[in-house]
Amino acid sequence: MTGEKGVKILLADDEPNILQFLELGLAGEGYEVCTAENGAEALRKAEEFRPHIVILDIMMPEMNGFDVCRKLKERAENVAVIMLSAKDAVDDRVAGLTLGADDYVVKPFSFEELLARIQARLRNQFPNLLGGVEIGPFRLDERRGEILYRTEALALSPTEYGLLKFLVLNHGIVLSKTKILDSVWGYQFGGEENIVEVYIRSLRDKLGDKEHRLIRTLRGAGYRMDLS
Amino acid sequence: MTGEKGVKILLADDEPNILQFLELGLAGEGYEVCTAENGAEALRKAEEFRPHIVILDIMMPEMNGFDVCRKLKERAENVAVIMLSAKDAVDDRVAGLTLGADDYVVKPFSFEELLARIQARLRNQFPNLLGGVEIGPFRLDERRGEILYRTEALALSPTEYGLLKFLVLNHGIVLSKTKILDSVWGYQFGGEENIVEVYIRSLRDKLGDKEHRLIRTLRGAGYRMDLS
DNA sequence: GTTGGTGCTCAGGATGATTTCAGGTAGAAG
DNA sequence: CTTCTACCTGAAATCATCCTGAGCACCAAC
Repeated sequence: MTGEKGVKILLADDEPNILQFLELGLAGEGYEVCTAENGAEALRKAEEFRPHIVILDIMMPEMNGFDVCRKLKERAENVAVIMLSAKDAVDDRVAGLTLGADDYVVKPFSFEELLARIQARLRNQFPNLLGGVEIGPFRLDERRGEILYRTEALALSPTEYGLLKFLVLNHGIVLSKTKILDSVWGYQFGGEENIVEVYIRSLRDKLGDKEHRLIRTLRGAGYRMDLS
Repeated sequence: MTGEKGVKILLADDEPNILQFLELGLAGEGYEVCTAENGAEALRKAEEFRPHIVILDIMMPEMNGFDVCRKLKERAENVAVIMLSAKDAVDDRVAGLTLGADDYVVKPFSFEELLARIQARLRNQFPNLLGGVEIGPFRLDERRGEILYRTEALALSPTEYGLLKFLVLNHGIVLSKTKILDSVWGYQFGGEENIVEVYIRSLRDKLGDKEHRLIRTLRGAGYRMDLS
């Protein structure tokens, strides 16, 4: 599941098999999907569905993918178009047709590849639809593998990353060292609890939390992240 | 067939043989070609044809290639000029004449060489006319099987190509070595993960990414391609 | 055959992460 | 104030990961 809530994709292909396959796959990834079986229908549905991404087969009845693409682009709305071109089509013709699209995928393609292309398009044209959860002054971005603190990315080791993520997700809650060890290091960890103190210190350093106001020590009980 | 639809080339040469030879050749490559038999005609035709590339013989009646080039450049339109110079011309004179041109080819030349020069010009001055998809400073062209980095084509082995394509398409995302192996080498690959490190290194070399800022190492997590 | 390019492995060194430790500090209880 | 204890801290020691240069096997082109 890499798809994001709120991303709308319009699929247009005249082959019902492919259409259904892609629809199920993309919906399963969390995208909001709408389908059309020819170019004219695609245009009509795009009107009210307002998709972020349109995936167009080139060879379609009524209106081919290229014309649909051009019409979509004329509307000057921000929409990304990905073309599906058949491998056996004459090369130069396909080359001409795909001009104007934002990306194209040559059939046959793997579903993974289409997903990657969609992601790439989203990142280029709709960056705000992607990326992370905001919690107080933090932003957890699992996809990028980084945590921002006040818009700045923290340079964290894997353990630091895991610990900070755990603290932020459980902010306002007292977390005993035992609990932290179990959750971040795993219950099979054999070492001393002091390791938690060491890593808490490291985080406080990197967060500039000199007064221990962000990560509070509750003597005898554990630690608590306070996002005021 | 390497030419792209939509690229317009104006040919000017006073020798009908050469003119026809080049016209047929370039048209066969998919370019839109227009011809002129002297300098004045070339200028006139350029006016309405609006070529992307002008190929000028230097020695022509009415107006020589150098003057045509200067006039074309004065129009402040984006146009690439490639000069054709005769072999028997004195070298430094050729050098002087070709000043102002974007490139020149010495007669006799192979058609392949001219094609290569045209491609190079397109890459430099009209990158969007080339096929493929632009992602950050990269341009993926699957049809041609090449990846450009800042307008320059990279010389990549098949595996390097696959890896770079995967990284670029998934830029901004942490990619573990396992994930990379599965996607680029295939899940049935039996070897060591070190192979990923080796190929990452090779890519970093070819990209001039000495500081590892483009392809970032996230210790313990994987790699991430960072554009912008 | 020879050459050159590619894919992969290996071993060492470099770099960074993790853990331990020993001493210092500061709340809490009496 | 004293004492006890939990926590903090800096550095050292250990450990893991990653980088790198070299080398081998394979295949295709010449």
